[in-house]
Amino acid sequence: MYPFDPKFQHKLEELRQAGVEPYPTAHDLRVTHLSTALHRAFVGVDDPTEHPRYGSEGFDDVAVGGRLMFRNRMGKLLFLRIQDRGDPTVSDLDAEGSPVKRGGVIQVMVRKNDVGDEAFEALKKLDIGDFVWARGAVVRTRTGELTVKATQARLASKIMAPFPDRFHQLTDAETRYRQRYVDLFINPEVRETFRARSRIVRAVRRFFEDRDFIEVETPMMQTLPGGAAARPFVTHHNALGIELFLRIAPELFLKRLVVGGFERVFEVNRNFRNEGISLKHNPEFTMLEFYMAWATFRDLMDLTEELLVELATQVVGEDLTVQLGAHRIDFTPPYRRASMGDLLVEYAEVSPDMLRDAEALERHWRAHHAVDEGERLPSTWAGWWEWYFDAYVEAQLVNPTFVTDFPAEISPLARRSDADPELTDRFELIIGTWEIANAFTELNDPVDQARRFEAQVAAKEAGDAEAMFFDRDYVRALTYAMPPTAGQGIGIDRLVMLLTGNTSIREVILFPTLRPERWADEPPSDETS
RNA sequence: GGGCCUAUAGCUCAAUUGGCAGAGCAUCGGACUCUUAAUCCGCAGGUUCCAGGUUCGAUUCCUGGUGGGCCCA
Repeated sequence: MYPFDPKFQHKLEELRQAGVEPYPTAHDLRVTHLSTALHRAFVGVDDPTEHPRYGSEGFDDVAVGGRLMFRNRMGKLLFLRIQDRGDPTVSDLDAEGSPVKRGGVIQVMVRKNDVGDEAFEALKKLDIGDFVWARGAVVRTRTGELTVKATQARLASKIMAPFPDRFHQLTDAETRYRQRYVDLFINPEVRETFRARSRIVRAVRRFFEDRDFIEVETPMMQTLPGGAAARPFVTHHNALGIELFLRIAPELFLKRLVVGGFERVFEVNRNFRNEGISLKHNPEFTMLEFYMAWATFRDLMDLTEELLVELATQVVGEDLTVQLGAHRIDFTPPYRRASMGDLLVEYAEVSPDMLRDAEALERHWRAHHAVDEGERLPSTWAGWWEWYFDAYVEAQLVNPTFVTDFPAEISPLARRSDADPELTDRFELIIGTWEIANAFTELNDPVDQARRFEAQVAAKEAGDAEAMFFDRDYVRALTYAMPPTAGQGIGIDRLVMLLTGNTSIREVILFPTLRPERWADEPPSDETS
């Protein structure tokens, strides 16, 4: 049962008594033009009716439909402004010839004489938020706004909820996320963000398809979660009677496909990580992963530059710069490439001779940081690199920077560097102080991979909840030989944040994870945790 | 996990030292045939997040809880 608003229930009864169906079929409500198409046709044209294409292209009789966003009611004259899916960035010219954003919205003028008394009285009762359909001629009003002068108009779908204050918009973040459907029709910039997201994902697909990659879908429910260092969500399959994990990464399955001969694959899909929620973390998030045989991590740096230029051009244009909070980010390549060790020396006041010395790194850390009793400090130099990197380096990297040569110990799926087997052929791409991408030349030596899994299992037994499981079938796959391959993951949500200038991940995920809502007519939950 | 802030009409927000719960918009009724947050007249609208406490009296002060936001780890 739903606690309907009695006020609106009453309105529906009145409508039906007056013979107005509040939820008609679209069969008789055909829409011929989008708001934006009308604006585009007559930008800067003073009198549309005088324009050569007016009659020939049917602008003397168009039909439009959309949500009623604005209304002026006079005695025998009615102005309605309806919003449809049209591109909101399209502009018309005002009386002075300066552009006014009018896309996505078209005005409808209804005169009592034109539509008849009965229809007019029904239209006067429309509520802001109703869907309205109208048919008539395209004209300009005395004030110059492009308008459909209705010969017919009617309610197309009745709103049964109060419409948010249209002057103050909708600013409460919780309501915006819980009722995204309202956020979307109220706030044009929110629509723009998600349209941009759609363009980005489409451009990603096109980019890889153009380069002969095939898109695949690998299991999101896995019996053994792998491919990343993270805690998984657990669920249960009744018929099989087994635990299943929501995937934390598709990596190990995608590489199985490379073994199988799909030498260029990509997947854009959801990962799930059972961690805290923050400005940069949502429990489910979208990841692009791609694998390319006969390539190294260095090839992927070049490819990534190409990709980001393509995506930035789609969203911000040729300028390739984005304002993100206090930072201005420039996506113009080439991007800086620097090894993790060098960056630690540069930003973390660590001398080069300390880099492989865990004790020296710990002493240096303790000299500059308060360490709590019982705090678990790293025991190896590789572990310390992560700490120092997070504490000193990441926040300094604003423009895109490839950080290379990660320690093998913290890169259990990456190929060791030929020059230094304690390091790997790996990079992370940092942009705007955020980790955006992670890539490496893949470890395809099954024996080394087995050893690395063993080290992970040992770490797990020592209490590292994020350490990996030993995936025997994955090692078995490698025993069938995987060609030399490089692979990369790119966090799509964070990339969308960067390109649209949003500093919260919730602004780029349509329905971010929230606590369940407590409804006013429900008793408070008795859960006490 | 810690700190700070916050919750009042459908929406956005007020409420003096602790003293009758208020405004704009939306809703409802009325006037108005070119409006642009239309204008004008009128009506109605409240468990002040929840549970306790202090007090003659609590939206206000105190304690606890819940939701949300910001910052930190």
